[in-house]
Amino acid sequence: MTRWLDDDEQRTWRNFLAATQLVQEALDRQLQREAGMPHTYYMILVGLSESPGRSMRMNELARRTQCSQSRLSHAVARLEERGWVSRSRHTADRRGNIATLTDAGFHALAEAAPGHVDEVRRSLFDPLTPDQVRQLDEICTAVRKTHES
Amino acid sequence: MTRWLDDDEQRTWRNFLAATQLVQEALDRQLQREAGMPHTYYMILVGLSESPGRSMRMNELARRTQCSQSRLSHAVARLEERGWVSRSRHTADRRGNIATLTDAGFHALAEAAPGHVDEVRRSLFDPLTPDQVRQLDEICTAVRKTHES
DNA sequence: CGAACTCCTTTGAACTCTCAACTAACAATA
DNA sequence: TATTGTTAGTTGAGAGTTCAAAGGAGTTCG
Repeated sequence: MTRWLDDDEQRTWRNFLAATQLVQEALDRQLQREAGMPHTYYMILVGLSESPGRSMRMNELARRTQCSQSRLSHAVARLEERGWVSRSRHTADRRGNIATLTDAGFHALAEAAPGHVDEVRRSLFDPLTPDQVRQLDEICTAVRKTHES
Repeated sequence: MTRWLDDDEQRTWRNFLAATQLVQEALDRQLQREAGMPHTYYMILVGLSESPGRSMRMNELARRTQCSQSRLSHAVARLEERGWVSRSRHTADRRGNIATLTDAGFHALAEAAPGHVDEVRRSLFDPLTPDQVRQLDEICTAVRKTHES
């Protein structure tokens, strides 16, 4: 038997959808407008930039950026076309592909970062009190936990 | 000058992205799998079903479901192909188009609803305490407020 | 009235995402 | 070594989204 949402839950749910969508869209729009890339690409570049050697296996990169293998594969193909990422075979396990951030890619990321961070603040942190930020963190942690199994 | 995110903010931000994405994906997957429609379509059907006469102007429908006019237009075109929605011209203001939920559309929505609500509970409400649900509601309200201007 | 402006909606192109199918490489087993 | 199974990654097709452009309808104001 389905337990329907009561009025409060209904409201919260729609509030949640609206708010998260607003944030996502604001982010995507800002990056697209000022850096010419979607948020997915940005996260991929960030992932690589934080890895030793600015390189990572596709596998691991997909996990970190939590996008599907397929999505990552398509995205990295595009990033390669732009000269922001290069791919090479893993020597030991030859199934593996390794993505590496190029200098041009690093530069593009550095260019994009300030505007992006500003937008993150405007969209999410500025509207919230420090307490709320803490609460949000815990809420998201709890949600993630149940999803990971 | 860009004020960068400190470690806590960084963590919260990534937590937020991960959690919201998980919820969105779980939702979309469930609806696609069990009802053969993306979440956007579901929201459109819900919007219409709650309106008097099961009808609404495209304009208003876009606002309620917070999707762009273009997106809505494309989506309603598809929904019309499936026979779930029909379109007609507004008589007074002939710029306006009115979307109406058909019986078949209402039926499809009724079929989809229970599984969807179950997924909403599993994805978002079950992991949270009642306090956290309240907090989340307030957080989302605050975020929405700054975005609406 | 007519010009200019705004509003409502659709359209097409370019792009991204998802899903399922597929190749290739490693691993385990007999 | 052959068989089967698992893991890594790519690919193509189909579907949804975005953006900019366009068209038709109302509105304003000289």
